[in-house]
Amino acid sequence: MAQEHTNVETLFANNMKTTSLSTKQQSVLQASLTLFAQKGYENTSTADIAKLAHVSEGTVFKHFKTKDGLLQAILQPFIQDIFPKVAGEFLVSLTNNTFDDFSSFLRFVVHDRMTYAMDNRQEMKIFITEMVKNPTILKNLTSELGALLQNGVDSLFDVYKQRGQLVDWDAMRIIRIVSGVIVGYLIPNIIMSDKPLDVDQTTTEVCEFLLEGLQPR
Amino acid sequence: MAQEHTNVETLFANNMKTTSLSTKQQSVLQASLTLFAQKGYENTSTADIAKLAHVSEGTVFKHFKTKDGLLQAILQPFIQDIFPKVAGEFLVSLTNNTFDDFSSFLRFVVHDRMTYAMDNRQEMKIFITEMVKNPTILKNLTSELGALLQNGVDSLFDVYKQRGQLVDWDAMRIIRIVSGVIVGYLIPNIIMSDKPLDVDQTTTEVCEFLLEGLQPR
Amino acid sequence: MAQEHTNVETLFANNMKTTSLSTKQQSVLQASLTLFAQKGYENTSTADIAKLAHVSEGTVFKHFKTKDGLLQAILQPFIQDIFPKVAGEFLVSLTNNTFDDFSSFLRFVVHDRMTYAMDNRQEMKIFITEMVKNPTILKNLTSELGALLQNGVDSLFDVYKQRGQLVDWDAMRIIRIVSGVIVGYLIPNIIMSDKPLDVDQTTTEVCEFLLEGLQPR
Amino acid sequence: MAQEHTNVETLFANNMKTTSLSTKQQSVLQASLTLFAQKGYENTSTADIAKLAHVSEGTVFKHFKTKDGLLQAILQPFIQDIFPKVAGEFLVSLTNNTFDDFSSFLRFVVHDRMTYAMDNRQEMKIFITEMVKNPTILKNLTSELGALLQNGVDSLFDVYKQRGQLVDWDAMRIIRIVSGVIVGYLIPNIIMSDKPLDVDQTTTEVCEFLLEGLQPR
DNA sequence: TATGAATGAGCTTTCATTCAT
DNA sequence: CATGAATGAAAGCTCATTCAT
Repeated sequence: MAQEHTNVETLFANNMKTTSLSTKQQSVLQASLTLFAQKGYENTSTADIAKLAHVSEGTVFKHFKTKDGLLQAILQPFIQDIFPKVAGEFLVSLTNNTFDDFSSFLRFVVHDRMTYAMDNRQEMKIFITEMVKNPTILKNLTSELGALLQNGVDSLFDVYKQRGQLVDWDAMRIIRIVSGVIVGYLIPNIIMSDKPLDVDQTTTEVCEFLLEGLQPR
Repeated sequence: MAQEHTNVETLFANNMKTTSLSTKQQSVLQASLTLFAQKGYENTSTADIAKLAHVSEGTVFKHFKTKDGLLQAILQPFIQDIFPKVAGEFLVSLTNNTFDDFSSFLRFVVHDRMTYAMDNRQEMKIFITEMVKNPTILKNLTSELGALLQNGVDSLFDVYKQRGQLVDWDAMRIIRIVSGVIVGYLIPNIIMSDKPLDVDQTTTEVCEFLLEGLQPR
Repeated sequence: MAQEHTNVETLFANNMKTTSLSTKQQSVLQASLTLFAQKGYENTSTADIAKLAHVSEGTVFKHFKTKDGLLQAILQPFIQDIFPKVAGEFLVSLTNNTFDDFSSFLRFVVHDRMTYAMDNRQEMKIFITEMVKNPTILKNLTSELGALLQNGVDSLFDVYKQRGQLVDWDAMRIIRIVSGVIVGYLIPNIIMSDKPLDVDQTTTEVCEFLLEGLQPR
Repeated sequence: MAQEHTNVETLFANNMKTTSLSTKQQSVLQASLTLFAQKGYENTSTADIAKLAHVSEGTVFKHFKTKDGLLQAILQPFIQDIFPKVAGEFLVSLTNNTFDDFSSFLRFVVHDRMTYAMDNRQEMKIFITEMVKNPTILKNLTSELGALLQNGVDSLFDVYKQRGQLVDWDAMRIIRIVSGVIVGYLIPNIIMSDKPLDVDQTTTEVCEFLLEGLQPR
């Protein structure tokens, strides 16, 4: 089962071409991404960004207007475009691929999301930090993502529920548990970004446990 | 089964008396706690703290020397005293109370830790934010807490394993799963601190799932 | 005997052009020079400098980074460039001009150095103050200047010693005495900068005495 | 010829007893003396003084009112009491001791003043620094000391002038030259206070030169 | 008399942002 | 479009001085 996970960086590149960002502006965005992830938003000065992007201080503001505009330029595609798009893509690939049983389905889901998170560590770190600081983002995301998932996932789950491979719980409760366990495993790894994490092994470990709890007796 | 959970605020108050902090200094600490949790460390100015504490700017620095000193004064007892102490206390109360079965044991653990976290939301929020910014804290804490737990918990788990109520996995794996699920449930609640969370109901929900996965068939 | 003494202010101007300091930055430097000389380094605030230079507070730090950087920008050319350059120039003009006798030679030396000092009072005053505060400067300068002079002066003195116009003492001893007397005359005048000092008359007075002590009987 | 030079520290102690300074206040004064000499007046905080004196911050101000009061308490006896007193004492000891010739007289003077300066390095260093910063002190001192010396010294010099051992110059000119040479030798040693200076040898060296210039041919 | 917590004005420095070139 | 000098508000911090105990 070939799985083409979506890298945010690639989508970024596309986005940049779409909005026709000049080379300099692209390097400004890239520098911001690096520094925000490394030192945090508040501890990064626009002068730092200019230096790393090999660009004048004025150029930093030419396109993105303010420092916050720069942050939004990084976060917004995450929230408005990429996240839902990825989620949609994900759902599509989910519905297209017919899994033999819930076990295969779960393995795919866990492995895919973990790979996605590990591939976009930098952005994720900024995202998490900003979420902690500004919970509104989380709220919006939760509701937006929730609505998107609820519609698509319900029917997906029903298949396995009918086959007796999945416990008959509310779809959101199942999602919360699965994502909770995944998040519990991932967060330390995203934050302490030196450690690499073996996605395959972790997937096996996580699934073994989840299956126990999610399969009806 | 009476359960006296430990509130960090209470320990703070004791700490303050021990180090004999003046009334004004206590209100400085309290103001810092509030503002750091509300707006984050970097977005809180020492002038803000002084104003909220009804104190002059100089007073903020008289005792705590630097703004970072203020942060440390909030975090350090968390890391060096309270966390291990709480963990120790927790283990003692665990060994003293004899639980009828693993189910009761798990309910107690989950309920107790959730209550603790919800009672100390403010400090927790600051703690989480700083952990994201400075992962070294997380590393230290993980190893320190890990060592502490490994010693005491192994024997505790053995009882239930022998009775056939607990799956025969590595103790650390069990802990990681349990805390992972708890964290997964809690973090959104701590961050979006307006929402209250029904500890009793959440405990039931979490335990129901965990027991499925952790009890051998 | 034409004597072209070197004015530090002129060299400053050249330096400024070399490092292409903007007009505003030049006035910052000029204001610092004036105020440091007038009120001393510690008693001059960067706000004072900004006000006198008709410049914003930020501009003071844009180029010179710190207040100490400003001091160094004033002192460094003195130590690293101008002093040795002047000393070198001085030696060259000394060897080029053939003096009829030791008396003429001494008159030239005393007059030239006194004029130089009086022309650069402001810088000298800052220099002296900083030297008192930080003796390391003096040590470095002494050794650096000492090495420079020893080499060149020995041969110059030999001429007059052979003619029987100069006492056969160690060159450094002679220099220490001559400069000691000059310094003894000058320091009060540099410090109390309102008093003008008649260089010609003082030269006569100083030389009359020095000649008595330095000519063999 | 026994020579009892006057140590400022001794006079300080007497002064303290006279004005009945408490033990704590004495240590405050001593700490100020040490720190002002070491780091300069502006770079010494009253908290530093309190710490070194093992005294509370309030105590520093109890007697001396302001930080400047502390400086004056150190400098004033130098200017108003000790300097003139020492000068007077010096003149008395000069008139009491009958010297065989001008050479002996000069040796005594040079040796005595050099010893005095070296024995009171700390106070001298503060004195010099403050003089550079605030030239008024120098002006006052010069005139005060000038008047004092002129009266007493004229007659002293006359003796040697009549004997043909001293050139017939204005007394002030002779004093300026002698003190100029002494100062030229001493200042580097006072500022770079680690170097000890051999008073005896320096006296010989200085006198040898001065005698050449000051004895009539 | 001695203490030391409290004060608040003032200091140096940073930084997002603007604008003439 | 890009530049970088200039800006000025605001930050963290220091320190001489006061005053209730």
